[in-house]
Amino acid sequence: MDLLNELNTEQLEAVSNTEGPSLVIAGAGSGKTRVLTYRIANLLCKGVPANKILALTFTNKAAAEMKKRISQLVGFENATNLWMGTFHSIFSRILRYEAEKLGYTPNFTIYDTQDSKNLIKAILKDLQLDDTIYKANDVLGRISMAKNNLIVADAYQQNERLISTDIAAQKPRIHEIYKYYQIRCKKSDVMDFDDLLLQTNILLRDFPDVLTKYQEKFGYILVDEYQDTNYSQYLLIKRLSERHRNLCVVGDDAQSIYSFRGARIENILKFRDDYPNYKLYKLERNYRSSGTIVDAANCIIEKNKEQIPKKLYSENEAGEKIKILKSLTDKEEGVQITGEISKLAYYEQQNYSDFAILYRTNAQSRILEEALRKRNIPYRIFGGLSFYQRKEVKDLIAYFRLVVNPNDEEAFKRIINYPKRSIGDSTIEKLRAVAVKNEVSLWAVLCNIDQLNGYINGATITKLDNFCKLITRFALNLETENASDIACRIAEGSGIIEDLSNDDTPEGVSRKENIQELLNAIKDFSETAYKEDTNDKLPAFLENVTLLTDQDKDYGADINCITLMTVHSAKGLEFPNVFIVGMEEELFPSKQSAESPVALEEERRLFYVALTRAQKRVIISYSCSRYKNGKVTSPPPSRFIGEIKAEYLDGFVMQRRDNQEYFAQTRSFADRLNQQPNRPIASPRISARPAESAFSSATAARIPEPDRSNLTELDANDIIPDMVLVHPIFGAGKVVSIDGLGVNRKARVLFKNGEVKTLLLKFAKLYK
DNA sequence: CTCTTCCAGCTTTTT
DNA sequence: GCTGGAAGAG
Repeated sequence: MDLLNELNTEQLEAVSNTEGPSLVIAGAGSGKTRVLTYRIANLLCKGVPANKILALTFTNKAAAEMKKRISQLVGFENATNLWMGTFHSIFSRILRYEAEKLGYTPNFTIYDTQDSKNLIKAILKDLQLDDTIYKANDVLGRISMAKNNLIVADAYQQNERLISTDIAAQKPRIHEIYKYYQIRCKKSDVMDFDDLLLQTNILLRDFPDVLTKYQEKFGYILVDEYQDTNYSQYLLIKRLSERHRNLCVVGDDAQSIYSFRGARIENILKFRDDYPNYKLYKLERNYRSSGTIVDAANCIIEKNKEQIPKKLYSENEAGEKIKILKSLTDKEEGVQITGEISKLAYYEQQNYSDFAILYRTNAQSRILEEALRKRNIPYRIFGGLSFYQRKEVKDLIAYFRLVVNPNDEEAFKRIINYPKRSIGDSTIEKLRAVAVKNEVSLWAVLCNIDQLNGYINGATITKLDNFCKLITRFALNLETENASDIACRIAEGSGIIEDLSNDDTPEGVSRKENIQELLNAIKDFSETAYKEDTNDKLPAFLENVTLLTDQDKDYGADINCITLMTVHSAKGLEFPNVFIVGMEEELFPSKQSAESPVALEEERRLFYVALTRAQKRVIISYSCSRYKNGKVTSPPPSRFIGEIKAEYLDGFVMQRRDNQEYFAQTRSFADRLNQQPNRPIASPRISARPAESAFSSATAARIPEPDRSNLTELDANDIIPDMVLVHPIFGAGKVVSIDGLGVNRKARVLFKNGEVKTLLLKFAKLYK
């Protein structure tokens, strides 16, 4: 097979030994995806039928990308029948198929986190519990934790450790909330995210014939990012692979950053206990980053205790040192970083898409955005509210959900009074009371609304009846009409479009665009399904919509933009230049992880992930003060900077005064000998001041501030001496002289900061 | 029932 | 500093 020639020795080993249990430890940038895709391609080439291969990933994006690459290797037809996808999407597929065995219908709804939280809030109200003590977030966290450890509500109540923890936290009734939560989900024909894994486990446990069927079916199982699996996922993999034992898991314990959502790093550390005859492959050569970056990353990860021994190395050239930028305020940090990006983009003629700014928390993005906008640097930002979490999108989807599954309680409550129909809380309370008494869903009450005459006043009954008829009318052609047609009918008929049309604010317009975009997506779905002769009906569209996220949407990677995202969401990606910003104590590592050594190790792995995203250059930045929750804080620079050997750093001045403790651990030997406080470890960059600055500073000061809202781009030939113009990086300036002809035409420009620059007009974008 | 105002909360995130 | 949710006024 030709494919195998494109791999190094270790990769080849991992790809060609397809039988038996294998653990592939794949360091950052070592070709992990390559191994997985080639291994699957290899299986297909050997004649293994695609539908006998199960490949599990953590994001839809990873699955889609792998499928694409496999198609390129062995042809589309071969790849299309692979069982490849996220844990949740694969198991929801199985669950829909087997739903009736567990007492659900094949059209069950999947609640997202917000739905789950709302349900918990409703239960808290029913139980008359104080929601300042029982916070929906915390309660959901406990339930989620239990589910991920396969503890059902009954078992929770029996579990002394859990119960005593809850009592100690002054929340003794969590088990009760859990119980009602589960009852109501079942009644609404609903599973939450954790159920998709938990219920599959129950299915495989209670129905041995089902277990056998899937064990037989999946001759080969592959798992990506194994270090991020939780117990529920771990057990599913273990069960399903028991028969053929052809299980290949790929991961990197050094990149485990999701323990806060139940991931168990020990799954990868203890693989050998479950599969004593396993084969171990280590991919330690990094192809992505410069030598300096890999060495620096190694400095960091060495400080962690629990890990599989390995040493990442790079044969790329050492490259630049890691530059450290210091700012006095968070605002200045933004200005410095964008300035640096402008400079690099300009002098090295790099594309904006070659840059990424990574931060620890989403809240940091705002200031950076402002700075980028000021400099007219295009950017795209990940995280924050995703498309499918927007209110208007969720509203319309709630209509779809209710039409497909009228028992969906959260969808019902969301739209019963949207757009406004004058059906308020007290009416819904009455409906709820009837529903609880008769042990039926809200929808069932609505269907027999005329029986409540007298209990609810006549005008309201009419309104409720109208709503009921509206939804029933939408549902008429559910099985015959395609998803796109019915979706458009709902968008119009529900009054959503009209409601949004009344709003002329930019936000309102954008909401309408989002609705249009959703309708386009459905249209696309229907057309594709029609072409490929698969199900093009609304229930089929809805099946996976909760499992979709923004990350899956193709943002047009070809657009020349800077990328802004959290370190978490950068995992798996790479960029030539990476800025890691906000490197301060209490932020990175986060404040809440500072006390726990285990949490601190995870933060360190997170920093390791950040560093290893970079191919050529890393720039780390910290600020001496920062707004946090409305208050100014001034934490010292992150201890992680000091954990990198000084020889890899450029421009870091240790601040002894600020934090004795980790300064003492990290300052250099030479520094201690010299006993000079605040002596730079590496020489700081000295910015060369042009000679002209002295005489021209007065002129420079007289250059007016540009009106940024009113800029027109200048043609190179229109630029003449004494002209005042604006440069996107350096700001306002005055042309001192022009020389050169044609493509060599250059301008010497005096800028407001007193510097004179020579600009090649062919490249420079200048504005009037 | 609806609109406004006030108050609490706040890592990370996929599914 | 910003957001979402709940309470209170109209």
